[in-house]
Amino acid sequence: MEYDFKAIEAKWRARWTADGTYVSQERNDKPKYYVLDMFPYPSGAGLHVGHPLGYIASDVVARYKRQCGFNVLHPQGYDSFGLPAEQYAIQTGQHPAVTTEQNISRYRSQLDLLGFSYDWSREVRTSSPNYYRWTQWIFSQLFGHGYDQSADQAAPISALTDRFAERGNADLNWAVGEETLTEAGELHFGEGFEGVFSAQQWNGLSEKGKSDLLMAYRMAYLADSEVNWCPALGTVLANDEVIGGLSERGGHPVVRKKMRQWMMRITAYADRLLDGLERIDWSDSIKEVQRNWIGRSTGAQLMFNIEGHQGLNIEVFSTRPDTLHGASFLVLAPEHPFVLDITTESQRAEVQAYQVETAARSERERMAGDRGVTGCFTGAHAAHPLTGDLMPIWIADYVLAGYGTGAVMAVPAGDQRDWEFARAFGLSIPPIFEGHNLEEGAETDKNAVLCNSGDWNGMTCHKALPEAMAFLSEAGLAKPKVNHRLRDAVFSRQRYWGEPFPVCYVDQIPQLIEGDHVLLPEVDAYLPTEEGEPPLARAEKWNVQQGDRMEFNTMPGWAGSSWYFLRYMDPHNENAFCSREKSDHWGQVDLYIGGAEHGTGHLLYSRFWTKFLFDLDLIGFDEPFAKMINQGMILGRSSFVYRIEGTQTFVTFEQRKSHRTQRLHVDISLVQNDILDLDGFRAWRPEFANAEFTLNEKGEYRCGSEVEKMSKSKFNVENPDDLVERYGADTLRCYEMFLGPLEQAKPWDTQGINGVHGFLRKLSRLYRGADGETLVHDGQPSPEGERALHKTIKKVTEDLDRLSWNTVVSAMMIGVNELTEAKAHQRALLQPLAALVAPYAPHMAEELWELCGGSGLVVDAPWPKWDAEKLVESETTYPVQFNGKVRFQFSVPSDTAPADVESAVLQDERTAKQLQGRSPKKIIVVPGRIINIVG
RNA sequence: GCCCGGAUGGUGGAAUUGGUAGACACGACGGACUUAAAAUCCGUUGGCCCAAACGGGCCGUGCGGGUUCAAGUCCCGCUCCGGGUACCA
Repeated sequence: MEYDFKAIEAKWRARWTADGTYVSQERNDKPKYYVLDMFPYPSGAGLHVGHPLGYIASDVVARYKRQCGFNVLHPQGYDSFGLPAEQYAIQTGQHPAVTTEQNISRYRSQLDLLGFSYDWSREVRTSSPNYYRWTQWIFSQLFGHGYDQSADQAAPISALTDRFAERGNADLNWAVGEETLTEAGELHFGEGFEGVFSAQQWNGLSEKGKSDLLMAYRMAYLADSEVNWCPALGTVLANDEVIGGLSERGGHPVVRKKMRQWMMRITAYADRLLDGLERIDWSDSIKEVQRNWIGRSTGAQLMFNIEGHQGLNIEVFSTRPDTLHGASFLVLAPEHPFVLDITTESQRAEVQAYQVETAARSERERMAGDRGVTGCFTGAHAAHPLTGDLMPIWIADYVLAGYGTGAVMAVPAGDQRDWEFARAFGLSIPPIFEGHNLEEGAETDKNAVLCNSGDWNGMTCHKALPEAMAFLSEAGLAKPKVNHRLRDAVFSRQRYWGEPFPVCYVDQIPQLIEGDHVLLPEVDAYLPTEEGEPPLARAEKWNVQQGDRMEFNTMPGWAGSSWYFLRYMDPHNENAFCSREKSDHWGQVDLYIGGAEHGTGHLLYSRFWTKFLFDLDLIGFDEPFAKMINQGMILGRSSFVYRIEGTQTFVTFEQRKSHRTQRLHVDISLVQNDILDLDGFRAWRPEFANAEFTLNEKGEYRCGSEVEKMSKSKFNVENPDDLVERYGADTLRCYEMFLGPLEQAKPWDTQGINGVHGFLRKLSRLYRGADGETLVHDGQPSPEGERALHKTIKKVTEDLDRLSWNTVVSAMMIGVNELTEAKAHQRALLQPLAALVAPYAPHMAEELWELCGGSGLVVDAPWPKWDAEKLVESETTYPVQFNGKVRFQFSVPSDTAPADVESAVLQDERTAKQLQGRSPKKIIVVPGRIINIVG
């Protein structure tokens, strides 16, 4: 066999393993390059062809950089804590660790088949005790720190307690929990303990009191807060795990519930997470997703006095104080604490009914339901801060309690929701924009010109906004305010298969367990206890430590994945999560490749933890991933058969419309080039055993097809193992890269794989004849052969540098076609060629390298360089355009000066023919490119 | 609604700074080899038109305008598709 890929691939994989080829070490004689894949969750289904796409791309880069002389770090591991293994455990009693182990070995064997250059000696698993002890350690650091906003970095809680003991909390500027702030922004730490407290007060607090107070400052803290509770999963979920009111995993309904949970104060980092985006090379769409998720908006906090309620003021957040003259009413969230205080007797019943109604509507119903405008008048009025006019105060569920102050000033002329609300309830809509028709809706363009707005009349909103801000601040009517949509993240899960917290409770006070490593205990069942405690409460002996109750919650899936890229740098360190020496050596991830679905989860949390560890001076960089590429999803191509209704007769695709047919998915393994294997189909399922077929003119049964998501139920899953078996790993690697731009979603179509396989065979035939005889010789290469090689080196190198994986394959194909044409069997050409194809087809490249007598392994072969002189052609052929249309080709010696090209082309008889006697008005010669004659 | 992408032959896609649109493949069609099939090799393949042929012309990158010697690429205005997100004040 001329290209025995099975033998070749097995041979070189064994060699790489035996030699430890891909084990990487810190070294200072070469620049480093860290290329990382998002590590997989090892699911029971194994890999389909979509999974390796990103892995192949990163492997190509890892190999390319290595040949270019970089010291490459290219590790892989498993995100092995998580829900599916636990759900499976609940159903079968199988310990999640066992399932996980099985899934990991399946993944590993599938990955190994593809010839990746991973350094497996650095493998990490988030569920391994050697790994999660450091996840726990980072948690304890988060617990032990808060955020000093003056220094704009994390600072130890001990600094805070020292300060409290000396001078209380005067002039303190630390990030503090929202639940600690009153409506007016005052601190409130419990009964009789508000605002500024003295050292004496602090020192007089009980241990429990101190612990509770400090929770308001810790980066990891316990709080009673509204959380997303998923009854079906029996656990809380973070905001990013809830999509449209349903759980991301499983699609179960999620409700709001008040619970005491561990939280992460990611909000302290909101601005730095936003600013950091400017310094990283990520796609605009992911950056935009993060910006929106953080949702920074700047505006003003305005105060409205409530008529007849001395000293009771409603704070309102507005990004548009320039439209203040148009404010005609206030709207509070139904849950706003003042609602019942201000509601008049006559409105009380109606208001309470509305509150009940709102509370009963789940988030999901609100989302799915009608967008009808609802609301209710409280009977109270507030005074307009500029005019003193009375403005009615309403409540409505379009105002959210959790954002801003939970109250808005309605400017119906300038906000569409306010406009609709005013329309629905007949409230006044003061006109404040010149030339705007209020019948049509609100004016939201900031270029609109204001009227009826006092000093701001005639200004555009753009101009009036800063004026309004300055005026209102000066007058003491408003203060500048920045709001974020970002909320602190829930960090507790009521599940078994996760990191246990290194925390126990002593007299209700949470204490870190230091010294002992808290291991995940064995339990008799993976369900909550009868008292509703999480599964860990079942672990007798474990559930009480040091005489006190353990924390029964576990950490969420994103805990382990927030820092795994650091552990690869120093995977076996027993004294630290990663030594500073190692993290300084490897630094940021230079290239991160993975799906775009983690925009608001993993990618935000790992940035947060990185910044935190940077603040603690434990690592030297505060963004984890310098450059990221998000690969697109590979879609499946489903095949269909058409059954005449009520029969077992199947008609071919061409005739499907001449009968009443049902379209049924058919397993794509039974279909080759849209033609169905009839016997295979009959044998596929018992109900098709007696199937009859109506064939087309060629006597074939043609199937229909459609591109859709790959899934088992659609029988369109392409398994990489089968393709490796049929074509070899090198073919699969090249083909996945050849499909199209990495970032684009694209359909999987196995038909094209033949072409790529053919390319590799053709490549092989340059080196070895049909009978296996070596064709490589030491003759002098022809100029054509040299030009073909150097052209290919140039194109491949440039395309790899701009990460254009797909065009590299085309370039290699063109190169091989041209070299074949030039009968290029000279060692001087074929040896660099083997080095050139090595990143894409590493197994074959080793074989060909060896055949050429290359020294060592091709993995370490220096990247070939192109020689510009070899590319120079003696003649340049210009396309000659007349008025922009190409009319003929014109060749001149390549060193002809543009002016000489011009005069030469004008003397050409074809030019005269085109001009038909006219004289050219203008001639443009773009050297080496094109000639355009205007005339 | 808002934000981010995208639209190029029968299909996947290429065209990197405005410079020959359709590279490279797939598929299809025709041919060679073969008892046959597979494999391999050769040729044709955006549409329309003129020509017996050699050749030649016109149109063409979602739609409509514009800038330019020259536009898939830049500008203005739309349409459709994909993804994200949502009563965020």
